[in-house]
Amino acid sequence: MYATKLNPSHIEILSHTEQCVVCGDAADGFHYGVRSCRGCNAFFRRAVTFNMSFTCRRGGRCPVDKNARCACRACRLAKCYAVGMDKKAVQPKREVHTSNGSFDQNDPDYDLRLGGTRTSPSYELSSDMTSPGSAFTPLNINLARFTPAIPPSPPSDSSLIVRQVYDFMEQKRRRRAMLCGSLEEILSEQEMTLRHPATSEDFTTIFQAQMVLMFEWVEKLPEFRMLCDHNDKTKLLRAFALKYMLLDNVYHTYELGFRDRLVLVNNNYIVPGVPINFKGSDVVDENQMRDIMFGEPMRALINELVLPIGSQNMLYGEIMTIRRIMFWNPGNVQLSEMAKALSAEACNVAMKELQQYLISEGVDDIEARIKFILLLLPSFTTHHKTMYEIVRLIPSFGKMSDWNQFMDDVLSGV
Amino acid sequence: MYATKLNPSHIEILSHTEQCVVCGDAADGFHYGVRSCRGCNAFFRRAVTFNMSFTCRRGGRCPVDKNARCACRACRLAKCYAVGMDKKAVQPKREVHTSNGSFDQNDPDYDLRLGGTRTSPSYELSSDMTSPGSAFTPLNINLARFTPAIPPSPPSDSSLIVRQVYDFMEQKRRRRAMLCGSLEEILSEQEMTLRHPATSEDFTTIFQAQMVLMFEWVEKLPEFRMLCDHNDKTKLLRAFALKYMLLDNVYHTYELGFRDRLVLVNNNYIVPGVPINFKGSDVVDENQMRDIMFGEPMRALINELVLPIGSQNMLYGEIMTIRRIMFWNPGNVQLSEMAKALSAEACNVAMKELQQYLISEGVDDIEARIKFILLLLPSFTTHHKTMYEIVRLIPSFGKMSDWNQFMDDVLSGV
DNA sequence: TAGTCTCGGTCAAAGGTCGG
DNA sequence: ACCGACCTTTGACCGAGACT
Repeated sequence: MYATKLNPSHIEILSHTEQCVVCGDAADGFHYGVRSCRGCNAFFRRAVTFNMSFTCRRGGRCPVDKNARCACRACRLAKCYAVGMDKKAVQPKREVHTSNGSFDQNDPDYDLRLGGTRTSPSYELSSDMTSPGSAFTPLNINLARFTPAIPPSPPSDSSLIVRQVYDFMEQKRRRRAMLCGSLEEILSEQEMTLRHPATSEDFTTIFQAQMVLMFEWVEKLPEFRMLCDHNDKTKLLRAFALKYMLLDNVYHTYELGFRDRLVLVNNNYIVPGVPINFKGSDVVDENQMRDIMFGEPMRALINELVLPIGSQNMLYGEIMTIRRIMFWNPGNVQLSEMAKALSAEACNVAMKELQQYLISEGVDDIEARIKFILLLLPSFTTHHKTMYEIVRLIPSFGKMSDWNQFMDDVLSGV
Repeated sequence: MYATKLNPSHIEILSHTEQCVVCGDAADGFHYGVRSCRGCNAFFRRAVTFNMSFTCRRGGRCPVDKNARCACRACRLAKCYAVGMDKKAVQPKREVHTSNGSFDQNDPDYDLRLGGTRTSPSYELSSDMTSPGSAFTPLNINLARFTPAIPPSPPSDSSLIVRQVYDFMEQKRRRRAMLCGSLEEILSEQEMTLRHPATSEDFTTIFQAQMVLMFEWVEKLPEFRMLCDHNDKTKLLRAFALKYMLLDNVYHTYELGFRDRLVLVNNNYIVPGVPINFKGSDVVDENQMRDIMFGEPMRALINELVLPIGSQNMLYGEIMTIRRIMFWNPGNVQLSEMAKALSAEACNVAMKELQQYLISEGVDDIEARIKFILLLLPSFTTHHKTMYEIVRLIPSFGKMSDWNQFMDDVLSGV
């Protein structure tokens, strides 16, 4: 190979000339660490980005010079490496850049064009219409005044907690739609009523929907968006997933007014002491499942979460704060320094906002209220383990891949 | 704002994290108000000085880290703003450095430059802050200013079509999340790639997700909210459901660049002439299913929808208009008088807005464009029948209750 | 005065494009 | 289908000016 024959000092000398050290053509600067020509530059980049590999048909000693460089790609690439071209200097793919297509252009007037006609000019047009639609003119006027944003968004400069309260109502609507089995059900505007005793399948169903909602929620957290490390994000989310599910279901139970059972967000329910028959269900160990879902763990969960919350008039903003605090306190999870700093800061902000929120809601005795909320947190951590024990026994729950890793991270928060 | 009460020690921790808060690379000091690396510094400066604006091709959630920061400029710039980089801290153009020392007096910024030494105006803000840790004051301010809505919402007074374009990007994100099987998949921000040949189960899966999204979409139509009669709503929605599904899947195929197949929104695909084995699948009549899914009907669907749309550069606004027109033209459905009037009006408005939209997008030959779109409509009606024939053969599709009534209404539009 | 910090500008070297 | 001339974007580096 060339690499064994080329002395590094030779490359250095060669590099000081104006010649490509790969093929001897006129060089055009340094590329990937060595002085080289445009052709060899592009050739090396393509070979690396597309992860190409070639085989020489003539024993790997083909000459690589200005004229013959295209004769054997294997030897050309080998020489690129031999003279020291650095594979690591090839960067990850960038954005594609097409000349056509009006949606991805850098046209500085693009925003202007969109924003320039912002007072819904379409309706002004319809007034000078002489079309058959004239019979609908009154309707037309009404429509023009119509503001379709329902329910109204909060002012965009409001604090995160206010936006989260708004988003939570939105999430509940969406959750309901996702858990409906049919169009008819979505359309029927009334709240679904209590349905059946819950089975193990319900956990799979609601978790699937809640994962999506959790993801949408978490993406709206400013501090989460500031995380750079993908690992941090994954770990935080895994550790949080079952806590999110627990809080959501507990609060749903509270909202429906039940205190003796856990009503899942799809309105199927679990009453401790009233086990269902798991026949035909997809569970690893029926007895164990019965012990957890209908025995002491569930009874304790209801006593320590559903009852306390039920005894207070919990506000949406308080629930959202509990979510935030739980998310940013993943337990025994290894995070980067940056993530640690961000989560500490996020908790801080969440608590400050809670205080402001309680003041603005006119709550008396704010200190006691905050203490109450903080005291709930350990209970969530404890009973989150009950969730874990349940889903662990549902094989179909493991359809969500990386099951083992997921469970490890879930556990780290237990 | 609340953020002004941030505990300084946390900010200090954050600031001593020697990472760029945009991409996580090694930071090099504060730039435009946040700790950032050289690259993000230069990138932000260029973007602001040249007044660039980008549009993400993937819905505005691309990862922005050390390795991927160049992959999507829209998301990189969005994150720059998100973490608080201050546009106003970018100074006006300085004198251009030329070798002969002269500069261009025709430069529009020439007067401005002579006008005075306006040095970093953003720091005027920090002057009235008497807090400790003055070096970290900018970060403090920026957290307070943080607006988590990314991509930014359109102005609330914009026309329906503009809002729908924004919502569509949001819907695509949500659709993706709903079709992901695991947290990991949702988190991996890259676009899913082509997966397997589609089976009948895929139709059940994607329809379930699309029903929810369709419902959310339709609820944002002002005219739909004005409907009083519940029957009208149900009929319109039933007649529309499969058309919505068809359009969405056809457009998804177009966006991925395929012309020889239908790529479903979960990225499983159907190639005419390349049938799969339905063994073990839940189909009424395997042969009939094969004939439809891989035979002439699918081939015709691709020829008459995927190819024409593929031949044009279809804009989001155009797709949204097709949706609206299809929704308000349910075919042979008995509606109340009010609903008839509303749907006529809704079509009217949709067409007017389309015209305005095409003007604002700078499309040439708008008449031809509109004609093209209108000519697509009958094809959608025709091939919507293909969808019907397929789902009719999938018993599990009928889990959505009121199956017979649903199918009747679906058929009325065929 | 010397040191430091963050501006803007510069240009070698990345990446992408597209006719041959 | 590959090549490579050509173009755009990136980011390491530098000097300027303000502040300490």
